Amino acid sequence: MENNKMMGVKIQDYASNMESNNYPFFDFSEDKGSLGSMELLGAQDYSPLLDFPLSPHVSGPQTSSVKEPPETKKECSEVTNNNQQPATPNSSSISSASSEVFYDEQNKTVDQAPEHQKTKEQLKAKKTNQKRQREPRFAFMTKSEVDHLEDGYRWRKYGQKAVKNSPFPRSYYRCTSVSCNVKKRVERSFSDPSIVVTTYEGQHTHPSPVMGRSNNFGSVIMSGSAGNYMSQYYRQQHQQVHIDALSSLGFLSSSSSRNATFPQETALLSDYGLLQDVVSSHMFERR
DNA sequence: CGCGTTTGACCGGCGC
DNA sequence: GCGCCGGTCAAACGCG
Repeated sequence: MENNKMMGVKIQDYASNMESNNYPFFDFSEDKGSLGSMELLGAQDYSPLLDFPLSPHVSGPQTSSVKEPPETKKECSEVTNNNQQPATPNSSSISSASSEVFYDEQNKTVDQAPEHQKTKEQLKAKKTNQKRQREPRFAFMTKSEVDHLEDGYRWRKYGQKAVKNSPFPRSYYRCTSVSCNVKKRVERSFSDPSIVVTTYEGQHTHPSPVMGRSNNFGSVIMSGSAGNYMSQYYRQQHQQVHIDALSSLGFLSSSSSRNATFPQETALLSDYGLLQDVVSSHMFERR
């Protein structure tokens, strides 16, 4: 793995970067015990991210026909071939690392009505009236044995599709909470099956049913999708690590041409809601 | 029985 | 217009 600077990737560049293993992510799977550090495994100096136009679909280079996924079932407890540790959907068993990679700053106009509460006709009518607006999306890569990472929310799977040029399927989940229209997609990296790419869309309108609102970082009402998920995720999976992760991000994006707006760790602890801004703006700042 | 998953069908967007 | 593709629906099914 090369050790270039880590930046974000445009979501449309993501797949192609994955093809060449040039995507940023952290790995602290070697440090499961302390959860105190993470290692940048690979990254590249990616193109600017601030105003990247997120394509409606995450699509990579289309060089071949779709291959049938060899393992398309039970991705919630799937064990990848390069790891023999037992994989369970529980957070305690997850050996993972993550760093968010892209965040859709566009398409801020969101459809607030819960998709799953609409009738077909309503959906149809809506779609005919205007182009479908997407929630802000936020994705990150996780080195994990399990596809569906425990993030404190309850999800219901509503679809699965084979991913073009990848043997691994993509799963579609919706938050089970009523009036919460958050969705997420989970797929495994084609080039590195140990990496799971999770893409969140929308914002939770409720606190985490699992986490509640109290943890080491105090009561949290998330604002902003990225912070919502990332904070939630890190608080649960690596309560200490997220600080290191952000520090690493600061280090990684320490290009001299950028504005240095990375806050102090102490600020992060109190200013929880800015995690997404911290990370996103920080990572996406360079252009 | 309730809830979540599976899976084929369907739909809309998009490129040719 | 047609076909491809990503995303979603919904009935059937599984499980606790």
